[in-house]
Amino acid sequence: MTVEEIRGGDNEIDRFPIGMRVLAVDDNPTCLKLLDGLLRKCQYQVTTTNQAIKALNMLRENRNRFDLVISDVYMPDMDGFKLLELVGLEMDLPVIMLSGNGDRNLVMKGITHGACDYLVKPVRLEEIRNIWQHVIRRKVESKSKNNREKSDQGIEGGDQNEKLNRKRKDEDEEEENGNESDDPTAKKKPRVVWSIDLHRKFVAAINQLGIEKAVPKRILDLMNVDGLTRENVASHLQKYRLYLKRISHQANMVVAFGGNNDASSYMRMSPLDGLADFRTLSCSGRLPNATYAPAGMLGRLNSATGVALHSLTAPPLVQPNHTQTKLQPGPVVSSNHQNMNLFQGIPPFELDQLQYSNKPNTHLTDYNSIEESQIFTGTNLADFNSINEPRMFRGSSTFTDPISVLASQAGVKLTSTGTESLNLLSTTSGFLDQNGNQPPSFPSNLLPVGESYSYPAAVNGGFSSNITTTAAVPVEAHGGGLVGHIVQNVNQSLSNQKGGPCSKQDYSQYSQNAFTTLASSALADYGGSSGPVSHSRPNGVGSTLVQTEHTKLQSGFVSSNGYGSLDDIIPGMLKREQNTTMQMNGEFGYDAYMVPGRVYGDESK
DNA sequence: GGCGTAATAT
DNA sequence: GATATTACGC
Repeated sequence: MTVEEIRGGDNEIDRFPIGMRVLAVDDNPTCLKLLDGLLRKCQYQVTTTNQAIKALNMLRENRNRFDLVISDVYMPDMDGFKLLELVGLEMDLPVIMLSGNGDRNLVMKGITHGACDYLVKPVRLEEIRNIWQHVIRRKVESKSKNNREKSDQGIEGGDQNEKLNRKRKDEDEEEENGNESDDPTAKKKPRVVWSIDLHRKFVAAINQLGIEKAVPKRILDLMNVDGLTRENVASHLQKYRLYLKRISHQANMVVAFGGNNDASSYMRMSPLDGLADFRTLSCSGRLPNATYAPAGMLGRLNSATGVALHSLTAPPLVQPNHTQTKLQPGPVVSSNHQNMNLFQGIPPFELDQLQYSNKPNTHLTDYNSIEESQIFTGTNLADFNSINEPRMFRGSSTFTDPISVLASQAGVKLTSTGTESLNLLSTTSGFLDQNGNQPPSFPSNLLPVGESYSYPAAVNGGFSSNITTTAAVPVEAHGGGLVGHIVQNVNQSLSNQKGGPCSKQDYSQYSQNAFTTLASSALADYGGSSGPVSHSRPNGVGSTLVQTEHTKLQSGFVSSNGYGSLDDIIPGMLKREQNTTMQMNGEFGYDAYMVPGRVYGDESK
């Protein structure tokens, strides 16, 4: 690594870390001032903001503007860990977390969520003096990672396909013993493993193209992955669309039958049976939620979020240099430490719930069979089809987020009485004012690589007052952005396509009210109940987690996951459907919007 | 040829 | 059972 690489050839590199560009984020003006002072003492070039969202916007405006981010953990507008997550996801900047709470578990969570350091207030000058090393370290790691990727070649081989290869090898051996006429098999095209990276590229390509223009060939071109064929992409796209369809459907289901302010109505619901199988949906199976999705809604969505929605087609920030990428055959996980980087798109799990697994990665494309250990080791990570699997994020959602705040504000009881909760509660009004009256503009670069339909950004989409017809305002303000975004995305994607009456129009119909659904359900999750609601679980999973996760609400973390997107958030939401665990937020940060409980009247199945 | 869908193979 | 691949009609 050359010095130029550290700072992109900046002349001041010689004096590094002097002049290192630090973005300091803390809602507490006093703390911020102190921090600013310390940073300046170290001759860093400091930019401060008391709002995480502002920080995020600054970072998104120019990802090269800062070398390092140092952020408080608890902030009213956006949890510091959500910021951490997004930064890690979108710009790969080192982030140092700051907190007055030096509890071991919190520190652990901070680090496992991608923070390169966790400083306990009051921060000492000596600590600040050394933070520059994280910048260097990040650069080095980034570079070595790139080198590894470049050295990996081919569509086959590596740990990802280890099972597959082994199986084939075994088969070959058997065939040698008996059947010899199996050349065709040997030549057979290897199955593509949709690894996380691959899937990210895929979604990034879709984001870049705009989902309505995202056809296999174009996606393939953008992905620029050796060995990948248009057919592969088409297949994946097919699955992806089914996934979009499903999530929008599920969201609407909830809206249709629970989309009102009566939170108790949710509580009466029995658990969803899980899968909304679109493949069995008939054209005539119109969903009774149409009244919640007036024709004008989409228009309002559009007008209210013009900028935001453009992000669907706007070039992703991180996208591509278009360097040639090869399908990754190599092991995805090499060390726990690297997990943080390699799987920044993957929900990190609390250590106490992690089962560090050393088993080799098999396929990286299966959300369906995700388990904690698998997630952390990069096993099975990208399947949209089975997003309802309750085990998917089981036991991983322990963080508070703005929704928690709002839920609290809405009179919902959280089980936690920790200081974090108190802090959150004490700051809600400011948050509401901000979002209710003057929503920040929606960053056009909302959707960078890695499918970052990140919720916090979406929060600011300005949807809030226009969309919701049923949910209480506070939650709307939050849920609207994200889900509206998703909905819009899905709608755009599917309503513009040709094809049979069944095949495409379903999407928009199902997706219209996703936002409302989620928003409402957030309330529902908490309304009138201070404890977990006990639903039966179709899959018998997760009930034991309820208490645990409730207890952990006070932790004040927002999950860090790499995807922070449709792909990430929605699965979490859907999971909650089945889990009926009343978490306010989950591994995917904002997956707590889904109503737990069966949606009655789902006659489409 | 490319797309989307459905059938088929794994 | 779920996924990727393949077939097929548009």
